[in-house]
Amino acid sequence: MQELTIRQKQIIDISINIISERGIRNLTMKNLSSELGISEPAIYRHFESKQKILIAVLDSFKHQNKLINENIQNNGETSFQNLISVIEMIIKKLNNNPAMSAVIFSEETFQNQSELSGMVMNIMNSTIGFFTNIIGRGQKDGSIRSDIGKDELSVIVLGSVRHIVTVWRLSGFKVDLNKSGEKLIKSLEVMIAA
Amino acid sequence: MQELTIRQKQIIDISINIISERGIRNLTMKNLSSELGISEPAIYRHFESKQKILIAVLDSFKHQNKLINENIQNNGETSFQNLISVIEMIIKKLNNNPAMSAVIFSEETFQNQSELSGMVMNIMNSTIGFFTNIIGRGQKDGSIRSDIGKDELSVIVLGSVRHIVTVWRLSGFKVDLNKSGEKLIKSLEVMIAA
DNA sequence: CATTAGTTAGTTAATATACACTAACTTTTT
DNA sequence: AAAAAGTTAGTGTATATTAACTAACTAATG
Repeated sequence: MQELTIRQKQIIDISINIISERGIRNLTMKNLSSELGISEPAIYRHFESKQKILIAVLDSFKHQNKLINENIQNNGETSFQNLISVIEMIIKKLNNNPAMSAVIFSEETFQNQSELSGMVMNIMNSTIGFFTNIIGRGQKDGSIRSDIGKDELSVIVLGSVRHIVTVWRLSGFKVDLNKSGEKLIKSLEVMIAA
Repeated sequence: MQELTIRQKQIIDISINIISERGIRNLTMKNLSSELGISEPAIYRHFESKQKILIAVLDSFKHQNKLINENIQNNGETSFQNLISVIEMIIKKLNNNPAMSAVIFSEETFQNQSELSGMVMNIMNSTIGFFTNIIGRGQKDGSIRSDIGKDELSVIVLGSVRHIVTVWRLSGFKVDLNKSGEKLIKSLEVMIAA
């Protein structure tokens, strides 16, 4: 990650805003320029293409993900509690950043741009890998049930989290994600504990 | 559902094909016409707009859904077995019809076209309502665990199914959906049984 | 210190391409 | 002969991007 200029950061921020509020389809150079208050071509002084802007957006998400993953591992909980904290944190993060769900959970968007869809896959994979690791540890230390494989448990956990996030997104972010998140976490706790 | 002409059915079929193989973004009048072997304007002899074509596609999915739902309810299994059958059937159906996942799981696509996004929501809601019903019955007849609400169980079941379908779709339909479906079903069986 | 050269960030106008859709005419079917 | 289903040639709109130019600031040089 190179250092970004103020203007570049601003472009990324506004892009994320547009994606959150109006969807990735409306992230056009025209809309971007009008919200920035500069002309379309001026944007090209800061990013060489629209694709590079999207890459920068994904990079920022990736970076956020990384920070969370690092944060989590170092705070002396059991792996079971650890897992719950991670889920809570992910929901919190998405709640504060709707664009992230809009970008990462709408895969269709990037179907032809292999670099972009590769990045999305990458973020998804690192997330599920992260889940699988925690669950594996929990199975070893006896805090998470072992009669179901860690991969399947990861699918179930991540899948249901993704699902409530999607419903939230489809509702135009009107549904209370924190509330449905809490309910889900309670249920998952019961189902996953050893 | 009005009666459709042969040509209209063909247009719907080819649309579904294009969506499956190249994504909904590539469902353009140009691509459609070239695969149909007729000119673009000729298509307008059969559908008054592209939107009407998409509506017809969604209608066909809705119809398929309905057929499955009806089929399922009448075959003297316990509700638990019933649920498993439904999941199996959904995975089978999607496996044979990738376009359905491409359309139904890419809600973003229709965000501005309220009629279309309404139809997608409708299909999703009827699916989850269907799950919730079966699970509710299972909790009454004692074949499904009752310590977790039926709504939460539905979210977990549907969410994890959606998740493996998404991974399958992101892989370009290369991952073996039947296989990951089987694994998931086995795990869900263990977790959901009373 | 003043001039020269270069950089940065912006402008307006234009370009190429893709899209859904239409008008007017022709062929095919009944 | 009339209706249905097709054609070619075009429209208007949107999109990302480029071209040509400018104002304001910064660094280098005589």
